[in-house]
Formats: sequence, structure tokens, C-alpha cells
Amino acid sequence: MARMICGRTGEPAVRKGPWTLEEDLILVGYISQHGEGSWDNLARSAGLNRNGKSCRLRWLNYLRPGLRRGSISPEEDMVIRELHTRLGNKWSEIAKHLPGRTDNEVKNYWRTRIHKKPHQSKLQLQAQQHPGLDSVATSESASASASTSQASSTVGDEYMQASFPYPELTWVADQSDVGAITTRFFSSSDDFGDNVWNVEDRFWETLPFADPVYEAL
DNA sequence: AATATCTGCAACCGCGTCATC
DNA sequence: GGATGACGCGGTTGCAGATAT
Repeated sequence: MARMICGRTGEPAVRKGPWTLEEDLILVGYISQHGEGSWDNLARSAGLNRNGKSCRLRWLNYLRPGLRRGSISPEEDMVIRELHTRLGNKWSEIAKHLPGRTDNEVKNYWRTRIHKKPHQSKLQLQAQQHPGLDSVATSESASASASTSQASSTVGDEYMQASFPYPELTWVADQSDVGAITTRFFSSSDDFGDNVWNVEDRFWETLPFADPVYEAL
């Protein structure tokens, strides 16, 4: 499955494409013993035929402990929307305020759920807040659907700037400290509820080290 | 049931920034 | 101060699964 890129001088091919479970185990095991960083060297030392960038990305976006999996919650959705209006496409900055989420995840979420369907999202939320507006939302979303995929880069921005749909959250726009925004939505770790990712529990149970190792990471 | 289209996400690529020499 | 390499970020692509026809 993974593509192989052969070096001109005959050095071992560099694997590309999806990571295998074996590669994941090697990477996680190596980082648990030596820590992260020096990714090119890490890739070589761990015996992975991957480049450092690939290892870093895999670790940060998928293997790193503490990552949340599953759907973006409504609270996270609001944070993403608001921080995007304030920060723009600073995905890593936005992700910093969403514990357990990665910049890649936030970016994908924005592109596929918000940016691509700005009007539907807006109207769905309005419908949640004002159930009596259902019929309006339905008719508007129908007309909005014609302008979805691959819209220009400004469409979503214009929408967000023009009509942030949470009247009770207008205080957010006045916050100079974006940290206050997330504190409001995520006042405690309990807020994560059942969204904590369970998908790979079995995978983690197989790892050859104890959780305290990750506590320090 | 078969095929086409859409959607979501993992991963790659290119570029900018920073640290080191 | 310039060259080089490592790292991080944002944009984009490719593919598998889901859904529609």
C-alpha cells in the first residue's frame, strides 16, 4: 500500500502513504524511550523508512497521547468558528485552545463542515436556538446548497464576519485574550464527556509501556 | 445490484521561520 | 552576515467508505 520513493544513489526507499500498525508501534516505542524531536534522526534511529516530517506528522496528529477522537462537539464548533474569525487560518493557534485536537483536525473540520457549508451550519444553529424558524431554515438551506463546494477563500470569511450566529456569545468578540474564550467553553476536563476517543483503546493497551510515560510528554 | 458521486480524513508537499555553525 | 538544516505550519491531494441514482 505505502508508496516507495527510491533514491537515485540506491539508498533504501522511503515509505510513503498510510502507516501500518507495526510502524506505529515502532514510532511510539521509540519516542517513549527517547522522547520526540530531531525527527530526521529519530526516523533513522528507529529504523523507520520514513522521513522525519512523516514521523512528526503521524505522532502529532494520530499517535500522541491525549488526543481526542470522534466528532467535534457543539462547544468546540463554536470555539473554532469564533477563533477563526479572530485568527484566520491559524490552525495551530486554534488547536491550542481545543485540548486534544490537532491543527490538522481543526483544519479538516473547517474545510469540510463549516467553510464548505457556511449557510447550512448557520441555519442549523439558528434552528437549534430558535425552533420556530425551522421552515425558514429549510428553505434557505435549499438555496444555499448551490454554493457549496470549492467556494472562494473569502466566502466563509465573509459569512463569519457578517453574521456570527450566536447573539449570546457576542462577548467573545470583545475578548483580547483568546484563552478566555476556551475557558468559557471548557471550564473543566469533565466537559469532554464521552467524546474522549476510544477507537484505539485496544491499540494502546498493546503498547509496551505504562501511561506515566505519557504523563511526562 | 451496480455504478456514480460525495464526504471525511490521513498524509504529503512546499514554504517560511528559527537555530546553529 | 550568509549558508545550511531542522522544524512547524497551512494548503492540497488521494483514497476509502458512505450515500445517491
